[in-house]
Amino acid sequence: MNCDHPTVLTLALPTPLFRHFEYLAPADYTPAQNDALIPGIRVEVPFGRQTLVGILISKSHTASYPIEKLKPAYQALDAKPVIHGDILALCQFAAEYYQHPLGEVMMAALPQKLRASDGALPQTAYWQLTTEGKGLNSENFKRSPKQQTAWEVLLHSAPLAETALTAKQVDKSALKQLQKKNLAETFLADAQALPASQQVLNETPRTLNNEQQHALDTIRFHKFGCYLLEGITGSGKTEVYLQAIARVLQAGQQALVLVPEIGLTPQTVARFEERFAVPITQLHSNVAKGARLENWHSAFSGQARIVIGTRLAVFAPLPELGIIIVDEEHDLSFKQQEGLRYSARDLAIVRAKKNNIPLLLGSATPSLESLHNALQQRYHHLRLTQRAANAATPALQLLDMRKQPQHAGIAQASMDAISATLERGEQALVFINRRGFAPSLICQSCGWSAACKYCDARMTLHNSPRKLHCHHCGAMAYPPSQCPSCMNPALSALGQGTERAEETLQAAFNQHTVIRVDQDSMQRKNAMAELTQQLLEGQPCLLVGTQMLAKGHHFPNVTLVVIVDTDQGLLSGDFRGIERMGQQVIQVAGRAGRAEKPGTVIIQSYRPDHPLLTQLITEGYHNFAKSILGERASCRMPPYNHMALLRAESKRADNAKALLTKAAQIARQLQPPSPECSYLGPIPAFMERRNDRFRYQLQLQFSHRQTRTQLLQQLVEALNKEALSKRVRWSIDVDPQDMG
DNA sequence: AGAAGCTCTGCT
DNA sequence: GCAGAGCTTCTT
Repeated sequence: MNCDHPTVLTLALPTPLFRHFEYLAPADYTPAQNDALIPGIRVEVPFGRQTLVGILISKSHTASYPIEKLKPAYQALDAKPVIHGDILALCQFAAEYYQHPLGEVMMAALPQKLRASDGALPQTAYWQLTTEGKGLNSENFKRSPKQQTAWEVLLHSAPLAETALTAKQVDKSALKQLQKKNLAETFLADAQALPASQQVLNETPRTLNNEQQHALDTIRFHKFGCYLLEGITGSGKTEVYLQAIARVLQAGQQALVLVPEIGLTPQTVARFEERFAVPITQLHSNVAKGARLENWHSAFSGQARIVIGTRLAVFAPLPELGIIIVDEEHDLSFKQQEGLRYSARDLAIVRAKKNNIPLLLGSATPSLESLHNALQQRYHHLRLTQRAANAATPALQLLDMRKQPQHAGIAQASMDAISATLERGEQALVFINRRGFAPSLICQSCGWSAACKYCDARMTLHNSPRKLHCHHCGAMAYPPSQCPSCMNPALSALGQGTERAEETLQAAFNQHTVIRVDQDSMQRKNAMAELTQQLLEGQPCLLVGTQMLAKGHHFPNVTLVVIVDTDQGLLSGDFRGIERMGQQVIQVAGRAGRAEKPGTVIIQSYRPDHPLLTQLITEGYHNFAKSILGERASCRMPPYNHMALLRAESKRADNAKALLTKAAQIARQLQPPSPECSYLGPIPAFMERRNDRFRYQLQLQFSHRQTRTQLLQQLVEALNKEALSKRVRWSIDVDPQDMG
């Protein structure tokens, strides 16, 4: 080793400090080992009193830090980079755009197992026939067809990994049998991408209608472009995805499909597996850690040709990526709500651009951001307006609640419609976006109400088991038997939740099955899958549930949908409340009448003359959304400007407020308020105290993204120098989706 | 962030 | 006199 020119490693470490750290190469490393330190590998280093795993950014012989103060790294953890190419660029973009330290972003892009020093890139087990196995002929397998298939596949190919074998319909246990008989064997090796498979399809694609064909024909492959596929429920968006993916696979490329958190049902994956003869892998938080590393690695090595996953999959390494699809692109779950607050949809756009490939955004109810881009012709706007297989569009009926006798929030007219539906032997669905029995417990004689000790919120009454529950912090309490304030023994449960609706409906339709679907009733792992199966059998029944019913699941036998509390969105303090309400109504409505039976949707409202609500019902989502865009344009709200939220919370209210006041002052100095740039705050969050902390926010709005990025960068730097910033929990939310 | 070291409380 | 909370400092 040349002591005049030691090897200096620049690392990105997972710390909240916005800078790189320099180390010497491990003291005992030979020149050959030093050469193997290549950017993108993980390196284990001492950091203060801790040991951390970082990513090697660059290697040189000079340091910006006094070289005699550099500590030697402990060891390199990889022989080849785990982060490189487009993922590195994506991480760098995200770090800058969302104001997050690069080391933390990179760690977020890696599967958890690789964030620790004991995790390593797995090697893949390859199968091949033994000499003995090669000497046999098909006669030897007369009585075991599965083993014969396995043997034939192995005989006619180079050694194959298990994922590739599964895609070729080879049975795993048959392989084990061959191994037992010493006819086949495995060996470990670095995974190799498969040669472009000739066979991509398992089944014949469906015939596309004109609109679908036009959409598919518009997509230009091997070139960057955003395509907004706006298609009503049942118009066959999935078939367009499948055929676009087929093109990409035939060109020897990989596909990435992002779906909302709860939308990733086993049915979705099964649909892809039915169509394609290539290895498909899944990446989402329900995949166990070990399996997630395996799945990540099969994408990394190029073995998996399709990756289906939730927002975290936007960072999945795909060396031959040819298309990205974001299904239900309006869905909130694409935005991470803590830590690195990224939007997987927006990062997908960045990634598609860097990779020069097409990006398909699909939704029946596109976000205003995407719709705006489409209308501005930054995106290709592809619309699917016809339902497949002659299925009728559900009829939307607005029900004026002011003139209705009602039972626990459900109008008599709704009850009659449910009754008629069940009589016809069909299924009905009642949508209430509140779990529990009632959202509050109050004393009607003195006005006391059961409030949460830790939040500015009332506790929700649950009946089975009987408890008061705070939905904001998780606190639990037993309902008092009398009013703690005036000793009145009769307390009233006010308002409607799913439990109460279930009780009321079960009493009214006691000869039918009523099933409640919410977080509480669907705790078991396969509960939803079992329910879907049960519903497919078509017995008449009544479903009562929350959001959970609105996403991803298809209930072909449901012909009536009742939406109980439509008005919540109209009253919400969030400027996106109305947009959400519209999306929710249309999404819930989409559950009805998917088959040949026409569906009806009853929308209960106390504001039936609200112009946007009536427009939604008479003209549909597209025009409704355009109207909201008009309002956003006139008051310069997103997508017509670019927002960031600086949130702060602390046990002592004045600390959080003072930090934001300071931040506002710094911001004004850096970038004086103007039509291009404005600051609002500090203002209290919608719920000022939550989980025993006081919460405030500073709203920052900009005409140009670039101005925002620059200002935020300087603001974060300045805030980190403030002593107060260490006593207050604060974070920056770029493009916030939830203003709470 | 996370660990360690320092200082200021509030007691028995 | 001292445990423990709360605050500061440091990390290459």
